[in-house]
Amino acid sequence: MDAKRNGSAKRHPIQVVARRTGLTADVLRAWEKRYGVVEPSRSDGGRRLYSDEDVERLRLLHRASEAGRRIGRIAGLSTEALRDLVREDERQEARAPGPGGPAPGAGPHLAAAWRAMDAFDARTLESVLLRATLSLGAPAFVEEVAAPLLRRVGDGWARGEVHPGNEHLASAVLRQVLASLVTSCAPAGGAPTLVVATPSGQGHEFGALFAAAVGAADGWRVVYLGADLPGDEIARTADRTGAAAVVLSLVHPEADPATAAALAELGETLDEDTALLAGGAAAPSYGPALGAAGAELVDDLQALRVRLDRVAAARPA
Amino acid sequence: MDAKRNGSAKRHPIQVVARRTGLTADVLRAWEKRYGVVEPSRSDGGRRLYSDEDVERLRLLHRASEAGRRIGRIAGLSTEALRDLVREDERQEARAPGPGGPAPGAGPHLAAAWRAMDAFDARTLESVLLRATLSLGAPAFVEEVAAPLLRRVGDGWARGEVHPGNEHLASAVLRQVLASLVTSCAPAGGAPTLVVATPSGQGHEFGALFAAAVGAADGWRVVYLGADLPGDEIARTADRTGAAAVVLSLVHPEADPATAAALAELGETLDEDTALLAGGAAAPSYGPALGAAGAELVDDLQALRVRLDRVAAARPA
DNA sequence: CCCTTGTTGTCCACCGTTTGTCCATGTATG
DNA sequence: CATACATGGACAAACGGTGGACAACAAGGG
Repeated sequence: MDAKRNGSAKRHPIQVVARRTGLTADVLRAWEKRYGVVEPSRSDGGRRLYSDEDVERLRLLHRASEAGRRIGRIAGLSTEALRDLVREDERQEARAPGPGGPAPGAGPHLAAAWRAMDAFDARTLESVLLRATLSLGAPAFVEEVAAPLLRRVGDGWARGEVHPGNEHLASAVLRQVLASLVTSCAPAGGAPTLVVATPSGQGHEFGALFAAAVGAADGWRVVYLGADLPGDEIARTADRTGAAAVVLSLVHPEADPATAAALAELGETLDEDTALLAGGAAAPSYGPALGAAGAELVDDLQALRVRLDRVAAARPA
Repeated sequence: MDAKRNGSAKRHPIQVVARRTGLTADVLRAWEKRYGVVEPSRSDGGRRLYSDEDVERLRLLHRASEAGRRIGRIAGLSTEALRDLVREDERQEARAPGPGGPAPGAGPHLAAAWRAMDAFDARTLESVLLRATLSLGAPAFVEEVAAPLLRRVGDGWARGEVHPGNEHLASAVLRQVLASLVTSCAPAGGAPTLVVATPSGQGHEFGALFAAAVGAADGWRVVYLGADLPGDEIARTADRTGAAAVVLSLVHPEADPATAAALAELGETLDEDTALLAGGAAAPSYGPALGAAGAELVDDLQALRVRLDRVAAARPA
């Protein structure tokens, strides 16, 4: 255990620290000046540079302050003591009745869906999923209900706990709900177009459906092509629809030659103005092919939304 | 626009790189000159030709810079280090606003709705609102879009900035969207029933609609009665539907005798097992009448949800 | 209970540095 | 010739640092 790290100790500018801690840059400076809460080093032009430890400490201070502690009283505490304090405070708060209750709560929806699936009750499952979309919104539904449900189905199936029948039922209903999400979203006039597909060799469709649902909720006109499409077909569709972006989902076969070929083809035929984004568990295994095609890797749906937002903002009208 | 991606010759002109990275050609040159961020090879005539690796590196630099890093400080990092840095920044940042919360952002929806209202475009307004519900979920939609929209309409109308026609348009469309939210929520079997209404003398309907939408999204079977109902009528409906809770919205006339009478009547005729909740701007002015009727005051929709949740949890099945 | 006092988040003005953008000019490309 | 690009320089906007003011609020004293 070394108290100090070598030159690789990360030093963050104030803006990054502000975003990571949720504090304002103003507050960061005020706390430092008034209570000496941290002592960031300075660089060249006298700008603050915070270490990871500083960020951790500031985060704790923020949480403690939000729990009602006065910053002047806790500023002198050691980081260890702070950690204990925050833990204690949050335990108390969880126990309290909590008028400021959080309560977004995807848990009940997931549990209900799970029960309906076990009971082989397609109608109830569909109604549960529909209510979940209404309650949480499409993006949260996808991330907090659809994806976990699918994962649990997969795990259960691998372990023999879920019968193929149940698995098919859940898949079919989920697919239908996601598709209805995509189509029921009336596209606003002048909305940019997004083409979603899975290239040849990639049979798993759900990643693409997730992306399509999220894109539709964020205001895109979504053209959903489904799974296992040759590259030039995707490119042609993008061309004809004037798509601003193409999203590919790569999940199951890693480093598959057919998929790589489709990617190459897509890269050659796709218009250069069209942004090309790729995600999914298998996406990293196609790194070089994606790079050559001019595609950008997105780690998860959240990152996809950010990227799409930027693409939409970049186009004039 | 006919230019296609050239996968075989791996060198891209500056304009293509600009599009793919989201950076300006000017910025590309500036970064190269000032910080030596990449070293593209040159064509015979001296034009820059970037490789795929250059594009990748520039993308990472762009993302890091958008995360709050100063370009001058990260320009010297290796591409590997950059990748780590970007990944960490984006992960940490997503955590900042809330525990797992992806920072939805109702602003754009509100702005779009405002524009559609100004333009007198009912169709667009409806589509905007529907997309907002899909994107945010019903509860967040009500609190972050519907309520602010209504408030701004009211303010603008009072100040003469909004014409009565626009105001009516917005009200009608919003009412319709909220009503469709309530009805389109398929009630699960065994879901508890919630009766929502406005007692006699209370003409403002939107508070009740908000409550109905939120209740429906949270899994209640909602019976929406609308505005201006005598107390015994509300009680009778609750009785016949076996309602577990009744929600009243009191907004406009404060301390109105007719309303007070309706509340007294309701208190006398309503089953004791049925929870009675009341909210709205005018609710405090009916404090004594509500107390006598056995009603509980809820300050806002969030409090209403918490309270309803408790009622639902209290009943066996 | 009210009133005074200390605390704390926010905002402002002023200044130097960093950084994005723009312009003028010249040159290659088609 | 029109377009796209390179180069160098200029410039403005954004950002960060400092010091200080201010309003909202909580705490403590009478």
